[in-house]
Amino acid sequence: MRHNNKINCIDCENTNCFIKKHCLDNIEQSVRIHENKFVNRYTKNQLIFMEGNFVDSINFIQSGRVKVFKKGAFGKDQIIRLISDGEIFGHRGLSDAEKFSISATSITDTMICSFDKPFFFKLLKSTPELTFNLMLYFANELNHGENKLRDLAIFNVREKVAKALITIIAAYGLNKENEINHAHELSRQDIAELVGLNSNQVTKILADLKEDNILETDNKKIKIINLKKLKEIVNI
Amino acid sequence: MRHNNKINCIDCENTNCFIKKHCLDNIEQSVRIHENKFVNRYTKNQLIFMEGNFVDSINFIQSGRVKVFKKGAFGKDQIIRLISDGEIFGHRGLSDAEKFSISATSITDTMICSFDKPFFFKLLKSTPELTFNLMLYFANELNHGENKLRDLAIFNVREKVAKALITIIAAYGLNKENEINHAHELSRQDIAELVGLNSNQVTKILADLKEDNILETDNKKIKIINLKKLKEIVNI
DNA sequence: GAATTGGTATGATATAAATCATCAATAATC
DNA sequence: GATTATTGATGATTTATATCATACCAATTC
Repeated sequence: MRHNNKINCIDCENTNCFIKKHCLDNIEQSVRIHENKFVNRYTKNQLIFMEGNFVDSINFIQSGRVKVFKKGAFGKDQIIRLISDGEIFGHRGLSDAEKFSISATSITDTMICSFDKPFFFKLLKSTPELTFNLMLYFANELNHGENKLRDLAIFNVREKVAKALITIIAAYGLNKENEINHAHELSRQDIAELVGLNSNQVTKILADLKEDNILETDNKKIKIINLKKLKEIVNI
Repeated sequence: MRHNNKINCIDCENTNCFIKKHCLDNIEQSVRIHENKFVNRYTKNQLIFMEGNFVDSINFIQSGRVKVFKKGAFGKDQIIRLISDGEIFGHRGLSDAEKFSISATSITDTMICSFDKPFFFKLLKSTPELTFNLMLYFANELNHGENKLRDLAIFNVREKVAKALITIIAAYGLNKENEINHAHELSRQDIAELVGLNSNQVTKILADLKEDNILETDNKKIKIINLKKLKEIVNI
């Protein structure tokens, strides 16, 4: 992690970003944002912050991919979100929590824009549009979270694996060859941690799905043959 | 469900309510709020709204208790929240969702204050303080949701039952006899649906916990003997 | 290119969970 | 107060899941 030449938000190509969308109306504020922005670069698999750390920042992905996860008992982690360009994270720290309740690591090479909490609060107070849209965004995230909760409570192992694959596809898409995990960043263990399984179970179900001509595996590579059938497993 | 004599928010005793806390600063707005407020009374076990219904309102509990749940496959529902006085629900509908992704029913006799969505949006726009605090509230709810997700993914049946009981206690407390309040309104099935089990499993674990002197059961009544030990099961 | 490492694949086994059948207790209805 | 539903309790059985042991494969290091 090291400081880097900062891109000004105005020049940033990331149109998905909350700051870009809602905070650059007046010049004065744009300047203050640039002054208060920290930009850090992370290489693959670096820890960005850890559960228990003092909440000192709100973060946005300028480019790259990040996994947000929680530590559970017996080293059984749970991946909460897979996110990419423009998405905000660490925002649970906006509530009265003093410490991060989650950890975050980079999956690929990643650039993160951060603001310290007091500045971000000032920004929220002076930009109702930002606050409003953040509120809507959170309402939507709550929706997703509740769907996930129900799914985890009800799904069997096969359905959970299908769900995990679909989650990855929703977050990062498929490449031209219909493969997920393009750069082979996500292990069986990661897939397992998305849905509360262990890597062994994932491997076995992947073999079953291969048998059923739903996908093909070649080491870490997973090629989707029949996305429709995969989705049918989880009823979508 | 029938319309009722409306209490004016200013006279309402519910200090926990978002509207009460953030929206009554100016007289003009107070009047508009009162004019646009619908108050409905529900008796025990009535459906307030159902998953799939068109989102037409944002709701607050004036008094009473409500369970918010999602329908899953094979009639296996999942209880998302147990809430009471002052709490907001149906707010996932604030996002672009057109239809409720959850159902809500009254657990006890309950009074619900509602605003239609367009009015509530206007209220949010004209009251940044409300929007801001709602945003923080949602951030906090996201935290809770993620904890629950991890717990469901990792806990075994015994731990899940303990978790369910603690959830009920956190929501509705214990009475003087250390009994789970309103336990007679929550069935084994409800306890099961809090943590993705079936009623049979709950019954069995309750018998175990009785054996371990952690609680006593007498039909629907559940009396907590050793709360500390109960919490230890889920590591809190 | 042999050796090490980290992840993946797979069958056997042990354990946990879900289901089923039955009975008992309570609440609701007439 | 007898009858009928409903819900809770419990043991037996089936099924699903988690764990273990081992082998395999590919990438990396020496």
